[in-house]
Amino acid sequence: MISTKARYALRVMIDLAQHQEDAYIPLKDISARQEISEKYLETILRLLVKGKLVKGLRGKGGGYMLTRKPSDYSIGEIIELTEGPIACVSCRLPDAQSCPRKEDCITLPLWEKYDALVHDFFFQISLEALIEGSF
Amino acid sequence: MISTKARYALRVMIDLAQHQEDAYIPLKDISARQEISEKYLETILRLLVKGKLVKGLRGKGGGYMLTRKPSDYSIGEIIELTEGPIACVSCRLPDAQSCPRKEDCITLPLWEKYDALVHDFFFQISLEALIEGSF
DNA sequence: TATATTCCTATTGACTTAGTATGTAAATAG
DNA sequence: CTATTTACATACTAAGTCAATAGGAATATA
Repeated sequence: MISTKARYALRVMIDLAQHQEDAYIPLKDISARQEISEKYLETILRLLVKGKLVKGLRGKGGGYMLTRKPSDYSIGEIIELTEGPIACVSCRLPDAQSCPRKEDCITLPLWEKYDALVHDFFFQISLEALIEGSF
Repeated sequence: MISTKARYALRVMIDLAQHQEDAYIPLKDISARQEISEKYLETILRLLVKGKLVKGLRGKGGGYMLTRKPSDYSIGEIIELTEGPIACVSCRLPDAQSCPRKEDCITLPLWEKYDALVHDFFFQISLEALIEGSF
């Protein structure tokens, strides 16, 4: 399941995209609009800043701002940044140890195909498309 | 992520399909072939029996047996039986309370489309197809 | 009656998740 | 240069989930 953190992150990105101007947008505003606690949003925005999806500025007049155009973000990267790599089974995670059954595992091709499907779905949709509803 | 329980359940179903004869197959055999502890397999097989995907017989000569032909099982029903309904976000679970943001939630269509994709994928593949590799 | 087998209830330990508390650093305004 | 506003950082907690085990009861066959 997509975690709350990733879902909130998406809403934050949408919020920032929809209030894009020259000014930085303070966390307080996002929190008020999205009805998510400031404290929890902080942890999410820290991830987004660390991953360079948004930039933050401190002090008066500070806040957050997108680093790219909404059309240049994929939904997939936002999800992966906040909750780690998308993989349907543990043996397909990047850091998984090689499975001894790998060679004749009947289910492996199923998981591979599923992962590809999911990956394609999320990485082919842009933040802009999500907002426009054109996907 | 697909849980271990569901993955094991799939392997059990495959094992039963591959050793289909007139006789019941004891858990011990499945455990040995699949290298999964008997105790843990018990809990999984109990679910499968409860869901009528397999039938069990106690006592000497007992064991487990499929109730249908492998072509009459979908992968989706095996997964859903063992780990509950497939839904990518909590607000789309069958017993979820109606979300107040539902009407103008920009992300909802995304989750709906994703759920449909995943559902179709798993429910359109049969156990037989999985074993044959024809999916 | 002895044995093999499934069925049932409860429990454990490790891990993850959502969310909070408390404090530090930096930018601007006056 | 001081106060205020804001982001940044670390640590913690409580609840829940997951994988796995323990110990026994029921049932079928020989």
